[in-house]
Amino acid sequence: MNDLLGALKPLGLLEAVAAMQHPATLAELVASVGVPKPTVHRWLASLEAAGLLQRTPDGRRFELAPRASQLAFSILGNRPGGSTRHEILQRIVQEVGEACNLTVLDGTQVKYLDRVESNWPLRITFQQGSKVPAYCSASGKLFLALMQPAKRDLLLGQMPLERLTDNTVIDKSELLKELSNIRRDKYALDREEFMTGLVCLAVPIHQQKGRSRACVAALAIQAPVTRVSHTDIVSKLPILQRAAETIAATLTE
Amino acid sequence: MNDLLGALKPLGLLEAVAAMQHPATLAELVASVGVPKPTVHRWLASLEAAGLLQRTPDGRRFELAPRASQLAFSILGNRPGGSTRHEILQRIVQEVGEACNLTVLDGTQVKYLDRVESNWPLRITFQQGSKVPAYCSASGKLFLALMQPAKRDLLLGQMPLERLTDNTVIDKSELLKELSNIRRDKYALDREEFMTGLVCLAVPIHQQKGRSRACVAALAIQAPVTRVSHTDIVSKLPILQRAAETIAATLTE
DNA sequence: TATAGACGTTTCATATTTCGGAATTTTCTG
DNA sequence: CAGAAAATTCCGAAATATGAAACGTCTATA
Repeated sequence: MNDLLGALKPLGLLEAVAAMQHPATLAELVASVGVPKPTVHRWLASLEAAGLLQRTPDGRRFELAPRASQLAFSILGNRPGGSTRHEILQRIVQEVGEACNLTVLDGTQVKYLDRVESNWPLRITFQQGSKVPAYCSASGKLFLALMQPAKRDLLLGQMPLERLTDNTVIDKSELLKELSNIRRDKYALDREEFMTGLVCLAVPIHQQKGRSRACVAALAIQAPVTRVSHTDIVSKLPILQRAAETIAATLTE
Repeated sequence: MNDLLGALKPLGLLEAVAAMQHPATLAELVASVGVPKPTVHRWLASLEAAGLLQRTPDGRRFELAPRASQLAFSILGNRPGGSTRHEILQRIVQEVGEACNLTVLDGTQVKYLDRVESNWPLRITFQQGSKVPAYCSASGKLFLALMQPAKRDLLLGQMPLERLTDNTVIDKSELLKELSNIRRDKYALDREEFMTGLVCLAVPIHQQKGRSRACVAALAIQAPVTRVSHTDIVSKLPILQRAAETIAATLTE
Protein backbone atom coordinates (compact mmCIF):
# COMPACT_ATOMS: atom_id res chain seq x y z
CA MET A 1 0.00 0.00 0.00
CA ASN A 2 2.49 2.54 1.13
CA ASP A 3 5.09 2.67 -1.58
CA LEU A 4 5.78 6.33 -1.05
CA LEU A 5 9.26 7.37 -0.10
CA GLY A 6 10.40 9.53 2.75
CA ALA A 7 8.63 12.79 3.10
CA LEU A 8 5.63 11.80 1.02
CA LYS A 9 4.47 8.95 3.19
CA PRO A 10 1.65 10.94 4.80
CA LEU A 11 0.19 11.23 1.32
CA GLY A 12 -0.62 7.54 1.46
CA LEU A 13 -3.07 8.47 4.19
CA LEU A 14 -4.79 10.98 1.95
CA GLU A 15 -5.16 8.27 -0.65
CA ALA A 16 -6.49 5.90 1.98
CA VAL A 17 -9.07 8.38 3.21
CA ALA A 18 -10.09 9.21 -0.35
CA ALA A 19 -10.52 5.52 -1.10
CA MET A 20 -12.93 4.99 1.78
CA GLN A 21 -16.67 5.26 1.45
CA HIS A 22 -17.14 6.66 4.96
CA PRO A 23 -15.08 9.01 7.08
CA ALA A 24 -12.34 6.93 8.66
CA THR A 25 -11.28 6.60 12.27
CA LEU A 26 -7.67 6.53 13.33
CA ALA A 27 -7.91 2.84 14.14
CA GLU A 28 -9.26 2.01 10.69
CA LEU A 29 -6.45 3.93 9.06
CA VAL A 30 -3.85 2.25 11.24
CA ALA A 31 -5.17 -1.10 9.99
CA SER A 32 -5.36 0.14 6.42
CA VAL A 33 -1.85 1.52 6.05
CA GLY A 34 -0.01 -0.69 8.52
CA VAL A 35 1.88 2.01 10.37
CA PRO A 36 2.13 2.51 14.16
CA LYS A 37 -0.64 4.46 15.79
CA PRO A 38 1.32 7.51 16.97
CA THR A 39 2.71 7.94 13.47
CA VAL A 40 -0.70 7.82 11.83
CA HIS A 41 -1.92 10.27 14.41
CA ARG A 42 0.87 12.67 13.59
CA TRP A 43 0.32 12.32 9.86
CA LEU A 44 -3.38 12.99 10.25
CA ALA A 45 -2.60 16.09 12.25
CA SER A 46 -0.33 17.31 9.44
CA LEU A 47 -2.94 16.68 6.78
CA GLU A 48 -5.54 18.42 8.91
CA ALA A 49 -3.29 21.40 9.50
CA ALA A 50 -2.64 21.55 5.77
CA GLY A 51 -6.38 21.72 5.10
CA LEU A 52 -6.45 18.51 3.13
CA LEU A 53 -8.42 16.60 5.73
CA GLN A 54 -10.87 17.68 8.38
CA ARG A 55 -12.53 16.00 11.29
CA THR A 56 -16.18 15.12 11.19
CA PRO A 57 -18.32 17.17 13.60
CA ASP A 58 -18.05 14.47 16.25
CA GLY A 59 -14.29 14.89 16.13
CA ARG A 60 -13.44 11.21 15.86
CA ARG A 61 -13.34 10.65 12.13
CA PHE A 62 -11.51 12.16 9.20
CA GLU A 63 -12.85 13.19 5.82
CA LEU A 64 -11.57 15.15 2.86
CA ALA A 65 -11.38 18.91 3.26
CA PRO A 66 -11.90 21.65 0.64
CA ARG A 67 -8.24 21.91 -0.24
CA ALA A 68 -8.28 18.30 -1.38
CA SER A 69 -11.12 19.09 -3.80
CA GLN A 70 -9.30 22.16 -5.01
CA LEU A 71 -6.23 20.08 -5.69
CA ALA A 72 -8.27 17.40 -7.44
CA PHE A 73 -10.00 19.84 -9.77
CA SER A 74 -6.72 21.53 -10.41
CA ILE A 75 -5.17 18.22 -11.42
CA LEU A 76 -8.04 17.21 -13.69
CA GLY A 77 -8.23 20.63 -15.29
CA ASN A 78 -4.59 20.24 -16.21
CA ARG A 79 -4.77 16.84 -17.77
CA PRO A 80 -1.45 15.07 -17.74
CA GLY A 81 0.31 15.25 -21.07
CA GLY A 82 1.20 11.64 -20.45
CA SER A 83 -2.39 10.49 -20.66
CA THR A 84 -2.92 12.56 -23.79
CA ARG A 85 -0.07 10.68 -25.37
CA HIS A 86 -1.32 7.37 -24.05
CA GLU A 87 -4.65 7.96 -25.76
CA ILE A 88 -2.85 8.62 -29.02
CA LEU A 89 -1.00 5.32 -28.71
CA GLN A 90 -4.30 3.56 -28.11
CA ARG A 91 -5.73 5.07 -31.25
CA ILE A 92 -2.74 3.87 -33.29
CA VAL A 93 -3.16 0.35 -31.97
CA GLN A 94 -6.83 0.51 -32.98
CA GLU A 95 -5.91 1.61 -36.49
CA VAL A 96 -2.97 -0.65 -37.27
CA GLY A 97 -3.83 -3.53 -35.00
CA GLU A 98 -0.30 -3.90 -33.69
CA ALA A 99 1.53 -2.91 -30.52
CA CYS A 100 2.80 0.61 -30.26
CA ASN A 101 5.30 2.34 -28.02
CA LEU A 102 6.86 5.65 -27.15
CA THR A 103 10.58 5.67 -26.39
CA VAL A 104 13.47 7.93 -25.46
CA LEU A 105 17.20 7.41 -25.58
CA ASP A 106 18.73 6.70 -22.20
CA GLY A 107 22.48 6.44 -22.54
CA THR A 108 23.23 3.72 -25.07
CA GLN A 109 19.83 2.15 -24.60
CA VAL A 110 16.28 2.82 -25.64
CA LYS A 111 13.81 3.19 -22.81
CA TYR A 112 10.07 2.51 -23.14
CA LEU A 113 8.14 5.45 -21.77
CA ASP A 114 4.74 4.08 -22.62
CA ARG A 115 3.31 1.15 -24.49
CA VAL A 116 -0.03 -0.19 -25.69
CA GLU A 117 -0.34 -3.85 -26.66
CA SER A 118 -2.26 -5.24 -29.59
CA ASN A 119 -5.28 -7.44 -29.04
CA TRP A 120 -3.95 -10.43 -30.91
CA PRO A 121 -3.37 -13.63 -28.97
CA LEU A 122 0.14 -13.75 -30.43
CA ARG A 123 1.91 -10.69 -29.16
CA ILE A 124 5.26 -9.57 -27.91
CA THR A 125 5.04 -8.33 -24.38
CA PHE A 126 7.55 -5.66 -23.48
CA GLN A 127 6.99 -3.84 -20.31
CA GLN A 128 7.04 -0.13 -19.88
CA GLY A 129 10.30 1.06 -18.35
CA SER A 130 12.36 -1.74 -19.84
CA LYS A 131 15.31 -1.03 -22.10
CA VAL A 132 16.82 -2.41 -25.29
CA PRO A 133 20.16 -1.65 -27.00
CA ALA A 134 20.06 1.28 -29.41
CA TYR A 135 22.07 -0.23 -32.30
CA CYS A 136 19.63 -3.05 -32.99
CA SER A 137 16.23 -1.45 -32.49
CA ALA A 138 14.27 0.77 -34.82
CA SER A 139 13.87 3.59 -32.31
CA GLY A 140 17.49 3.36 -31.23
CA LYS A 141 18.86 3.54 -34.77
CA LEU A 142 16.56 6.50 -35.35
CA PHE A 143 18.03 8.35 -32.39
CA LEU A 144 21.56 7.53 -33.50
CA ALA A 145 20.82 8.67 -37.04
CA LEU A 146 19.34 12.00 -36.04
CA MET A 147 21.69 13.07 -33.27
CA GLN A 148 24.75 15.26 -33.68
CA PRO A 149 27.60 13.32 -35.34
CA ALA A 150 30.00 14.02 -32.49
CA LYS A 151 27.61 12.59 -29.96
CA ARG A 152 26.90 9.60 -32.18
CA ASP A 153 30.57 8.74 -32.45
CA LEU A 154 30.92 8.98 -28.71
CA LEU A 155 27.99 6.64 -28.09
CA LEU A 156 28.99 4.15 -30.76
CA GLY A 157 32.40 4.05 -29.19
CA GLN A 158 31.09 2.90 -25.84
CA MET A 159 28.45 0.58 -27.25
CA PRO A 160 29.49 -3.04 -27.75
CA LEU A 161 27.88 -4.43 -30.90
CA GLU A 162 26.72 -7.91 -30.00
CA ARG A 163 24.99 -10.33 -32.33
CA LEU A 164 21.51 -10.99 -30.95
CA THR A 165 19.92 -12.57 -34.04
CA ASP A 166 21.07 -13.63 -37.50
CA ASN A 167 20.06 -10.20 -38.75
CA THR A 168 21.80 -8.04 -36.17
CA VAL A 169 24.15 -5.53 -37.80
CA ILE A 170 27.43 -5.76 -35.94
CA ASP A 171 29.67 -4.21 -38.56
CA LYS A 172 30.23 -0.57 -37.69
CA SER A 173 30.59 0.76 -41.22
CA GLU A 174 27.48 -1.13 -42.27
CA LEU A 175 25.61 0.37 -39.32
CA LEU A 176 26.78 3.88 -40.26
CA LYS A 177 25.51 3.36 -43.81
CA GLU A 178 22.17 2.23 -42.43
CA LEU A 179 22.01 5.31 -40.19
CA SER A 180 22.66 7.52 -43.18
CA ASN A 181 19.72 5.94 -45.01
CA ILE A 182 17.53 6.44 -41.98
CA ARG A 183 18.47 10.11 -41.89
CA ARG A 184 17.37 10.38 -45.53
CA ASP A 185 14.13 8.37 -45.10
CA LYS A 186 13.05 9.90 -41.77
CA TYR A 187 12.07 6.49 -40.46
CA ALA A 188 13.83 3.38 -39.20
CA LEU A 189 13.15 -0.34 -39.45
CA ASP A 190 14.12 -3.21 -37.23
CA ARG A 191 14.25 -6.26 -39.48
CA GLU A 192 14.43 -8.93 -36.77
CA GLU A 193 17.71 -7.46 -35.59
CA PHE A 194 16.90 -7.54 -31.91
CA MET A 195 14.67 -10.59 -31.70
CA THR A 196 13.92 -13.20 -34.32
CA GLY A 197 10.37 -12.87 -35.55
CA LEU A 198 9.97 -9.27 -34.44
CA VAL A 199 9.78 -6.37 -36.90
CA CYS A 200 9.47 -2.74 -35.99
CA LEU A 201 8.95 0.67 -37.60
CA ALA A 202 9.87 3.91 -35.84
CA VAL A 203 9.40 7.60 -36.62
CA PRO A 204 10.87 10.59 -34.79
CA ILE A 205 9.08 13.04 -32.53
CA HIS A 206 10.66 16.46 -32.80
CA GLN A 207 10.64 19.30 -30.36
CA GLN A 208 11.49 22.90 -31.10
CA LYS A 209 14.66 23.80 -29.22
CA GLY A 210 15.72 27.33 -29.85
CA ARG A 211 16.16 27.60 -33.58
CA SER A 212 16.63 23.89 -34.21
CA ARG A 213 14.35 20.90 -34.01
CA ALA A 214 15.72 18.05 -31.94
CA CYS A 215 14.47 14.48 -31.94
CA VAL A 216 13.52 13.91 -28.32
CA ALA A 217 11.46 10.74 -28.61
CA ALA A 218 10.36 8.08 -31.04
CA LEU A 219 7.05 6.46 -31.84
CA ALA A 220 7.12 2.89 -33.07
CA ILE A 221 4.96 -0.09 -33.91
CA GLN A 222 6.10 -3.63 -33.33
CA ALA A 223 4.67 -6.77 -34.92
CA PRO A 224 5.44 -10.45 -35.36
CA VAL A 225 6.88 -11.00 -38.84
CA THR A 226 4.29 -13.71 -39.38
CA ARG A 227 1.57 -11.09 -39.38
CA VAL A 228 3.38 -8.12 -40.94
CA SER A 229 6.33 -8.57 -43.31
CA HIS A 230 9.48 -6.47 -43.40
CA THR A 231 8.05 -4.53 -46.33
CA ASP A 232 4.36 -4.42 -45.36
CA ILE A 233 5.11 -2.61 -42.16
CA VAL A 234 6.24 0.47 -44.08
CA SER A 235 2.65 0.93 -45.24
CA LYS A 236 1.80 2.02 -41.69
CA LEU A 237 4.15 4.95 -42.04
CA PRO A 238 1.53 7.66 -42.74
CA ILE A 239 -0.52 6.72 -39.68
CA LEU A 240 2.58 6.75 -37.52
CA GLN A 241 3.84 10.05 -38.87
CA ARG A 242 0.52 11.75 -38.33
CA ALA A 243 0.41 10.51 -34.74
CA ALA A 244 3.99 11.68 -34.19
CA GLU A 245 2.98 15.18 -35.23
CA THR A 246 0.12 15.10 -32.73
CA ILE A 247 2.39 13.94 -29.94
CA ALA A 248 4.93 16.62 -30.84
CA ALA A 249 2.14 19.14 -30.33
CA THR A 250 1.64 17.89 -26.77
CA LEU A 251 5.22 18.85 -26.00
CA THR A 252 4.77 22.54 -26.62
CA GLU A 253 1.18 23.03 -25.45
CA MET B 1 2.15 29.77 -1.33
CA ASN B 2 3.80 27.13 0.76
CA ASP B 3 1.85 26.94 3.97
CA LEU B 4 2.38 23.23 4.34
CA LEU B 5 4.12 21.87 7.36
CA GLY B 6 7.02 19.49 7.60
CA ALA B 7 6.72 16.35 5.58
CA LEU B 8 3.97 17.71 3.37
CA LYS B 9 5.98 20.53 1.92
CA PRO B 10 6.73 18.70 -1.32
CA LEU B 11 2.99 18.66 -1.88
CA GLY B 12 3.16 22.37 -2.53
CA LEU B 13 5.14 21.46 -5.61
CA LEU B 14 2.39 19.15 -6.82
CA GLU B 15 -0.05 21.99 -6.43
CA ALA B 16 2.31 24.32 -8.24
CA VAL B 17 2.70 21.94 -11.17
CA ALA B 18 -1.05 21.36 -11.30
CA ALA B 19 -1.63 25.10 -11.34
CA MET B 20 0.57 25.67 -14.38
CA GLN B 21 -0.70 25.37 -17.90
CA HIS B 22 2.64 24.22 -19.24
CA PRO B 23 4.91 21.50 -17.94
CA ALA B 24 7.27 23.31 -15.60
CA THR B 25 11.06 23.42 -15.45
CA LEU B 26 12.97 23.23 -12.22
CA ALA B 27 13.90 26.89 -12.50
CA GLU B 28 10.26 27.93 -12.92
CA LEU B 29 9.25 25.94 -9.88
CA VAL B 30 12.08 27.39 -7.82
CA ALA B 31 10.74 30.84 -8.65
CA SER B 32 7.18 29.76 -8.00
CA VAL B 33 7.60 28.22 -4.56
CA GLY B 34 10.56 30.23 -3.29
CA VAL B 35 12.65 27.34 -2.03
CA PRO B 36 16.35 26.66 -2.71
CA LYS B 37 17.18 24.85 -5.92
CA PRO B 38 18.60 21.61 -4.45
CA THR B 39 15.55 21.24 -2.24
CA VAL B 40 13.14 21.62 -5.14
CA HIS B 41 15.23 19.15 -7.06
CA ARG B 42 14.95 16.63 -4.26
CA TRP B 43 11.21 17.16 -3.85
CA LEU B 44 10.69 16.69 -7.56
CA ALA B 45 12.65 13.46 -7.42
CA SER B 46 10.38 12.24 -4.60
CA LEU B 47 7.22 13.14 -6.46
CA GLU B 48 8.56 11.48 -9.57
CA ALA B 49 9.50 8.33 -7.66
CA ALA B 50 6.03 8.32 -6.13
CA GLY B 51 4.47 8.39 -9.59
CA LEU B 52 2.73 11.69 -9.02
CA LEU B 53 4.87 13.61 -11.48
CA GLN B 54 6.79 12.56 -14.54
CA ARG B 55 9.30 14.18 -16.82
CA THR B 56 8.31 15.19 -20.31
CA PRO B 57 10.03 13.08 -22.98
CA ASP B 58 12.82 15.62 -23.34
CA GLY B 59 13.60 15.13 -19.66
CA ARG B 60 13.69 18.81 -18.77
CA ARG B 61 10.17 19.52 -17.61
CA PHE B 62 7.74 18.03 -15.14
CA GLU B 63 4.07 17.25 -15.64
CA LEU B 64 1.39 15.36 -13.76
CA ALA B 65 1.60 11.58 -13.87
CA PRO B 66 -1.19 8.98 -13.87
CA ARG B 67 -1.16 8.54 -10.11
CA ALA B 68 -2.09 12.20 -9.72
CA SER B 69 -5.16 11.66 -11.90
CA GLN B 70 -6.06 8.58 -9.92
CA LEU B 71 -5.80 10.54 -6.72
CA ALA B 72 -7.91 13.34 -8.15
CA PHE B 73 -10.69 11.03 -9.27
CA SER B 74 -10.51 9.24 -5.98
CA ILE B 75 -10.94 12.52 -4.11
CA LEU B 76 -13.80 13.78 -6.23
CA GLY B 77 -15.61 10.46 -6.23
CA ASN B 78 -15.47 10.35 -2.45
CA ARG B 79 -18.85 10.76 -0.89
CA PRO B 80 -17.97 12.50 2.39
CA GLY B 81 -16.12 15.37 0.80
CA GLY B 82 -18.51 15.56 -2.10
CA SER B 83 -21.60 15.67 0.04
CA THR B 84 -21.90 19.43 -0.27
CA ARG B 85 -21.70 19.23 -4.03
CA HIS B 86 -24.12 16.32 -4.11
CA GLU B 87 -26.61 18.31 -2.07
CA ILE B 88 -26.38 21.16 -4.55
CA LEU B 89 -27.19 18.76 -7.38
CA GLN B 90 -30.16 17.45 -5.41
CA ARG B 91 -31.48 20.96 -4.91
CA ILE B 92 -31.24 21.62 -8.63
CA VAL B 93 -33.18 18.47 -9.41
CA GLN B 94 -35.84 19.61 -6.94
CA GLU B 95 -36.11 23.01 -8.56
CA VAL B 96 -36.07 22.09 -12.24
CA GLY B 97 -37.45 18.58 -11.98
CA GLU B 98 -34.88 17.10 -14.33
CA ALA B 99 -31.69 15.07 -13.96
CA CYS B 100 -28.51 16.93 -13.14
CA ASN B 101 -24.84 16.03 -13.33
CA LEU B 102 -21.35 17.23 -12.61
CA THR B 103 -18.67 16.43 -15.18
CA VAL B 104 -14.99 16.85 -15.94
CA LEU B 105 -13.07 16.43 -19.15
CA ASP B 106 -11.09 13.19 -19.25
CA GLY B 107 -9.10 13.03 -22.45
CA THR B 108 -11.44 13.41 -25.42
CA GLN B 109 -14.39 12.35 -23.33
CA VAL B 110 -16.61 13.78 -20.66
CA LYS B 111 -16.74 11.88 -17.41
CA TYR B 112 -19.62 11.96 -14.93
CA LEU B 113 -18.33 12.72 -11.46
CA ASP B 114 -21.72 12.82 -9.83
CA ARG B 115 -25.32 12.62 -10.89
CA VAL B 116 -28.80 12.97 -9.46
CA GLU B 117 -31.78 11.54 -11.36
CA SER B 118 -35.18 13.15 -11.74
CA ASN B 119 -38.25 11.60 -10.20
CA TRP B 120 -40.19 11.21 -13.41
CA PRO B 121 -41.04 7.72 -14.56
CA LEU B 122 -39.53 8.58 -17.96
CA ARG B 123 -35.89 9.29 -17.37
CA ILE B 124 -32.52 8.71 -18.95
CA THR B 125 -30.29 6.71 -16.70
CA PHE B 126 -26.60 7.45 -16.97
CA GLN B 127 -24.40 6.09 -14.32
CA GLN B 128 -21.74 7.96 -12.45
CA GLY B 129 -18.28 7.25 -13.83
CA SER B 130 -19.47 6.66 -17.38
CA LYS B 131 -18.16 8.70 -20.29
CA VAL B 132 -19.52 10.33 -23.43
CA PRO B 133 -17.67 11.94 -26.35
CA ALA B 134 -16.89 15.63 -25.89
CA TYR B 135 -17.88 16.91 -29.34
CA CYS B 136 -21.54 15.90 -29.07
CA SER B 137 -22.41 16.67 -25.47
CA ALA B 138 -23.23 19.99 -23.85
CA SER B 139 -20.54 19.70 -21.18
CA GLY B 140 -17.98 18.49 -23.67
CA LYS B 141 -18.58 21.33 -26.09
CA LEU B 142 -18.37 23.72 -23.17
CA PHE B 143 -14.93 22.40 -22.20
CA LEU B 144 -13.74 22.59 -25.79
CA ALA B 145 -15.06 26.12 -26.15
CA LEU B 146 -13.38 27.43 -23.02
CA MET B 147 -9.98 25.76 -23.16
CA GLN B 148 -6.84 27.23 -24.66
CA PRO B 149 -7.04 27.24 -28.46
CA ALA B 150 -3.85 25.24 -28.85
CA LYS B 151 -5.15 22.52 -26.58
CA ARG B 152 -8.49 22.52 -28.37
CA ASP B 153 -6.85 22.01 -31.75
CA LEU B 154 -4.84 19.15 -30.31
CA LEU B 155 -7.92 17.40 -28.95
CA LEU B 156 -10.05 17.99 -32.04
CA GLY B 157 -7.21 16.53 -34.07
CA GLN B 158 -7.31 13.21 -32.30
CA MET B 159 -11.09 13.06 -31.87
CA PRO B 160 -12.98 11.21 -34.59
CA LEU B 161 -16.30 12.96 -35.26
CA GLU B 162 -18.87 10.20 -35.64
CA ARG B 163 -22.54 10.70 -36.41
CA LEU B 164 -24.51 9.39 -33.44
CA THR B 165 -27.90 10.97 -34.22
CA ASP B 166 -29.41 13.02 -37.04
CA ASN B 167 -28.40 16.16 -35.16
CA THR B 168 -24.76 15.31 -34.43
CA VAL B 169 -22.41 17.98 -35.73
CA ILE B 170 -19.66 16.17 -37.61
CA ASP B 171 -18.43 19.04 -39.73
CA LYS B 172 -15.37 20.52 -38.07
CA SER B 173 -15.88 24.11 -39.18
CA GLU B 174 -19.50 24.00 -38.10
CA LEU B 175 -18.40 22.67 -34.73
CA LEU B 176 -15.85 25.46 -34.36
CA LYS B 177 -18.54 28.03 -35.09
CA GLU B 178 -20.74 26.45 -32.44
CA LEU B 179 -17.85 26.55 -29.95
CA SER B 180 -17.35 30.23 -30.66
CA ASN B 181 -21.02 30.88 -29.88
CA ILE B 182 -20.72 28.90 -26.68
CA ARG B 183 -17.74 31.00 -25.64
CA ARG B 184 -19.88 34.10 -26.17
CA ASP B 185 -23.00 32.76 -24.43
CA LYS B 186 -21.22 31.09 -21.49
CA TYR B 187 -23.44 28.03 -21.78
CA ALA B 188 -23.77 25.04 -24.10
CA LEU B 189 -26.71 23.04 -25.44
CA ASP B 190 -26.95 19.49 -26.62
CA ARG B 191 -29.83 19.44 -29.11
CA GLU B 192 -30.22 15.67 -29.38
CA GLU B 193 -26.71 15.42 -30.74
CA PHE B 194 -25.64 12.49 -28.62
CA MET B 195 -28.90 10.61 -28.24
CA THR B 196 -32.21 11.15 -29.99
CA GLY B 197 -34.76 12.55 -27.58
CA LEU B 198 -32.21 13.88 -25.10
CA VAL B 199 -31.57 17.59 -24.63
CA CYS B 200 -29.03 19.06 -22.27
CA LEU B 201 -27.87 22.44 -20.93
CA ALA B 202 -24.42 22.93 -19.38
CA VAL B 203 -22.68 25.81 -17.59
CA PRO B 204 -19.02 26.08 -16.57
CA ILE B 205 -17.48 25.87 -13.10
CA HIS B 206 -14.38 28.02 -12.89
CA GLN B 207 -11.36 27.80 -10.64
CA GLN B 208 -8.81 30.49 -10.03
CA LYS B 209 -5.47 29.37 -11.45
CA GLY B 210 -2.71 31.82 -10.95
CA ARG B 211 -3.77 34.94 -12.78
CA SER B 212 -6.52 33.36 -14.87
CA ARG B 213 -9.73 31.43 -14.31
CA ALA B 214 -9.89 27.97 -15.82
CA CYS B 215 -13.01 25.94 -16.46
CA VAL B 216 -12.36 22.76 -14.51
CA ALA B 217 -15.82 21.21 -14.40
CA ALA B 218 -19.32 21.60 -15.77
CA LEU B 219 -22.77 21.44 -14.30
CA ALA B 220 -25.57 20.27 -16.56
CA ILE B 221 -29.21 19.26 -16.66
CA GLN B 222 -30.53 16.61 -18.99
CA ALA B 223 -34.15 16.06 -20.01
CA PRO B 224 -36.22 14.14 -22.54
CA VAL B 225 -37.21 16.47 -25.38
CA THR B 226 -40.84 15.42 -24.89
CA ARG B 227 -40.84 17.19 -21.54
CA VAL B 228 -38.49 20.11 -22.17
CA SER B 229 -38.00 21.53 -25.66
CA HIS B 230 -34.69 22.72 -27.14
CA THR B 231 -35.68 26.30 -26.35
CA ASP B 232 -37.46 25.79 -23.02
CA ILE B 233 -34.40 24.29 -21.41
CA VAL B 234 -32.58 27.64 -21.63
CA SER B 235 -35.05 29.04 -19.11
CA LYS B 236 -33.32 26.92 -16.46
CA LEU B 237 -30.10 28.82 -17.04
CA PRO B 238 -30.29 31.13 -14.00
CA ILE B 239 -30.81 28.26 -11.58
CA LEU B 240 -27.89 26.38 -13.08
CA GLN B 241 -25.59 29.39 -13.09
CA ARG B 242 -26.33 30.19 -9.47
CA ALA B 243 -25.55 26.60 -8.47
CA ALA B 244 -22.32 26.68 -10.46
CA GLU B 245 -21.25 29.79 -8.57
CA THR B 246 -21.92 28.03 -5.31
CA ILE B 247 -19.80 25.06 -6.29
CA ALA B 248 -17.05 27.34 -7.60
CA ALA B 249 -17.03 29.11 -4.25
CA THR B 250 -15.96 25.88 -2.58
CA LEU B 251 -12.91 25.90 -4.85
CA THR B 252 -11.66 29.41 -4.14
CA GLU B 253 -12.30 29.41 -0.43
C1' DT C 1 33.07 26.67 -34.48
C1' DA C 2 34.38 28.86 -29.97
C1' DT C 3 32.77 30.81 -25.63
C1' DA C 4 29.98 32.85 -21.99
C1' DG C 5 26.20 31.94 -19.41
C1' DA C 6 22.20 29.50 -17.73
C1' DC C 7 20.43 25.50 -16.01
C1' DG C 8 20.45 21.01 -13.77
C1' DT C 9 22.76 17.85 -10.61
C1' DT C 10 25.71 16.24 -6.90
C1' DT C 11 28.23 16.72 -2.56
C1' DC C 12 28.55 17.01 2.29
C1' DA C 13 28.72 18.82 7.06
C1' DT C 14 25.13 20.41 9.86
C1' DA C 15 20.68 20.89 11.83
C1' DT C 16 16.18 19.48 12.10
C1' DT C 17 12.60 16.28 12.11
C1' DT C 18 10.65 11.91 12.49
C1' DC C 19 9.98 7.53 14.75
C1' DG C 20 7.37 4.50 17.76
C1' DG C 21 7.27 2.06 22.51
C1' DA C 22 5.30 3.21 26.56
C1' DA C 23 2.67 6.08 29.55
C1' DT C 24 -1.39 8.94 30.00
C1' DT C 25 -5.82 10.74 29.13
C1' DT C 26 -10.31 10.50 27.09
C1' DT C 27 -14.30 8.12 25.50
C1' DC C 28 -17.23 4.24 24.98
C1' DT C 29 -19.71 0.04 26.90
C1' DG C 30 -22.20 -2.88 29.85
C1' DC D 1 -19.53 3.37 37.92
C1' DA D 2 -16.02 0.06 36.77
C1' DG D 3 -13.45 -1.85 32.94
C1' DA D 4 -12.04 -1.80 28.27
C1' DA D 5 -10.94 0.42 24.08
C1' DA D 6 -9.47 4.15 21.61
C1' DA D 7 -7.04 8.48 21.15
C1' DT D 8 -3.35 11.42 22.51
C1' DT D 9 1.09 12.85 24.45
C1' DC D 10 6.08 12.06 25.81
C1' DC D 11 10.75 11.82 24.66
C1' DG D 12 15.50 10.05 23.54
C1' DA D 13 17.53 7.63 19.69
C1' DA D 14 17.90 7.42 14.90
C1' DA D 15 17.09 8.86 10.43
C1' DT D 16 16.40 12.47 7.25
C1' DA D 17 16.20 17.00 5.29
C1' DT D 18 18.67 21.17 4.39
C1' DG D 19 21.10 24.47 1.26
C1' DA D 20 25.74 26.74 0.12
C1' DA D 21 28.99 25.69 -2.95
C1' DA D 22 31.06 23.05 -6.53
C1' DC D 23 30.47 20.64 -10.66
C1' DG D 24 28.67 19.05 -15.26
C1' DT D 25 25.99 19.80 -19.18
C1' DC D 26 23.35 22.03 -22.43
C1' DT D 27 22.17 26.51 -25.02
C1' DA D 28 22.57 30.82 -27.07
C1' DT D 29 25.41 34.16 -29.21
C1' DA D 30 29.37 35.82 -31.57
